This record gives sequence, C-alpha cells and structure tokens, in this order.
Amino acid sequence: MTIALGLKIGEVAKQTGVAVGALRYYETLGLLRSERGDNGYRYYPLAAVQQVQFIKKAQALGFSLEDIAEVLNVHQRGDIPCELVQSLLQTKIEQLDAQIQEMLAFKADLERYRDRWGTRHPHPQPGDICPLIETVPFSS
Amino acid sequence: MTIALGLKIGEVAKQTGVAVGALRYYETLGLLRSERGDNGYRYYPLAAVQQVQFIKKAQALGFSLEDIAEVLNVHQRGDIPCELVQSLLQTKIEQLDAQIQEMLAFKADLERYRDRWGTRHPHPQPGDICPLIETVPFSS
DNA sequence: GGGGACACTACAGCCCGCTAGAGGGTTTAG
DNA sequence: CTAAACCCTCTAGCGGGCTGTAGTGTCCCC
Repeated sequence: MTIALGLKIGEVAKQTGVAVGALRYYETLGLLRSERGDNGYRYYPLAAVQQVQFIKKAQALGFSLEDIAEVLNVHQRGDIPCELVQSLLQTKIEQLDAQIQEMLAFKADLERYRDRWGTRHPHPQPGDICPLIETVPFSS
Repeated sequence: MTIALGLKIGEVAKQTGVAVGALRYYETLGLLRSERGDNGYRYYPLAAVQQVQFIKKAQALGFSLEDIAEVLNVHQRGDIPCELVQSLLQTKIEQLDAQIQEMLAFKADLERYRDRWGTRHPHPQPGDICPLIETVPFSS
C-alpha cells in the first residue's frame, strides 16, 4: 500500500492544458512548487491544478509571469505581513481598472473609425498612408 | 527653393517618442511607409505621427504588430471592398469587448482574494502552496 | 521481464519586438 | 572646410515564454 504522493506532471498538464515543459519552466520561476519522489519525479498537490489555472488567467490578461509570481509567493520571501498581500492585490486591481478604462476608450476609437468608414470615407487613394487616418499628402 | 519632402525619421521619432530603430522595424512589417529621397533617406508625411500614435495605443492594449498591420493595411492587399474593413474593425471591437469582460471578471476574482485575505484567512502555514488558493496538503 | 509510456536534466532554438554596433554616406552649423 | 549630427544597411543579441531534442532513468501492464 503506497502513500499517495499527488499528481505527476503529466496529469497536471492534462488537466490544465499547459505543456509539461511549461510547468517545469514555471517551477524555475518559482511560480509552482512540487515535492520530489525518490525517483526524482515531481509530485503536485491537487490544488496545483487551480494554481495553474489562475496563472493562465492572469497571464491572458497581460500579467507577466514575474508579476504573477509576486502575487502568488508573497508570504514566502521572509515574514511579510498580511497587509502587504492586500496592498499588492490592491495595486493589481487598480492597474487592471486603469487598463479597462483604456480599453473602453480604444474601443470607442475603433467604433468611430468603423462608423466614419461606413458613412463618409472616400475610397482610398493611392497616396493614402492609411485608410483610418486623415491623409496628409506629401507637400510639393 | 527645395521641395518639402516631409519628416525625416528622427523627427518622427522625436514627436512620437518611438525609437528610430523601431520605426524602421515597423516599416519592415508594413506598418509604416515612407518615401525615399535621392539621398536614400526616409521621408514621412505629417500623418505618420498620428499613425505611429495609433500603433502605440493599439499595442499597449495587447494587439500584436501583425494585428495592427492587418487593420491598417487592408486596402493595400488587392482591391478589397470597404465592407471588409468594417468587418475587420467589427471583429477587433468584439475581441476588445470580450477581453474587457474577462478583465472585469478577473478583477472580481482579485477582489475576492483581497477581501478573503483580510477577513478570514489564517496566516500561511508551511504546507501551503499559495496564500490565494485553498490549500490541499499532500495526502499521506 | 520486456516494451511502451512517462519522467528526468541540460541545452538549443524560436517568435516577438525591439536595441546596439559596425561600417559607411549625407547634411548642416560655424 | 570641417566636425558634429544625422541617415543608411546589415547583422547580432536580448528578454520573455516557451518548445524540441538528446540522452538517460523509471513505472507499469501484459
């Protein structure tokens, strides 16, 4: 009767859709930890699956792996107080908020372009640099 | 009385804050065009400044240069009808919208983490993999 | 106990979006 | 006329986030 050691790397890969190589890479960055069996294999707790999903989500939103590691590992670098975790999260939240605002503005830009194009834009001329931007021809 | 040829690359760089090398790189990707003087220098129309600003904005929001080129250059690859430009923009707008939704959801996640941490989270234990995620200890 | 799937390390390479440097020509201010 | 500042091309390298390969060891099912 063997002791349950946790998930092997391939199982984590399968459950998360993240490649084995990527998981090992995460480990080198301190994003994901594992215990080693006597065979040298990595064994992960079940929660590792969640953690990897969190990583993917954050990454999809433009956070770098380094950023994510910072959020994820705060309590491991010395005995940092809980307030720091909160302020770190707060900072990320504010960054996210700012980014959302920018995106909304940019979306409005694109909508303006779309509508202008539809209504009053002349067909592009050979001298145009870009259909989306007022053309200023070379002066002569 | 020399003919006004437009902006030299250094002027565009200065006005946009984008490095000269980056502008030349954009050209190789078909993002930005220029005319060449007899000296071999690139000369840009005034609108190039706007165009570069557009590029930076889009880029800051996670669009790849290739994506941006696609939006910017549609009318140059053959005689593509105007509807395509509109549908392309529409697609980008929808992508942006979806991304905004994801960000809002992720922000909510982070807020949950922040609040949970503040109220009922125990101080981290040595066995935890991550302060933000329910700990499932190695079974034994 | 043999074969295939799976794991390990170490290192090389790839794509993206640049930057830096070599080696050379052009423009322009004094 | 000269020196500095600018421009050119070409090639190399870098950081981030991986993927792939080589060479080897381990697990597990029949």
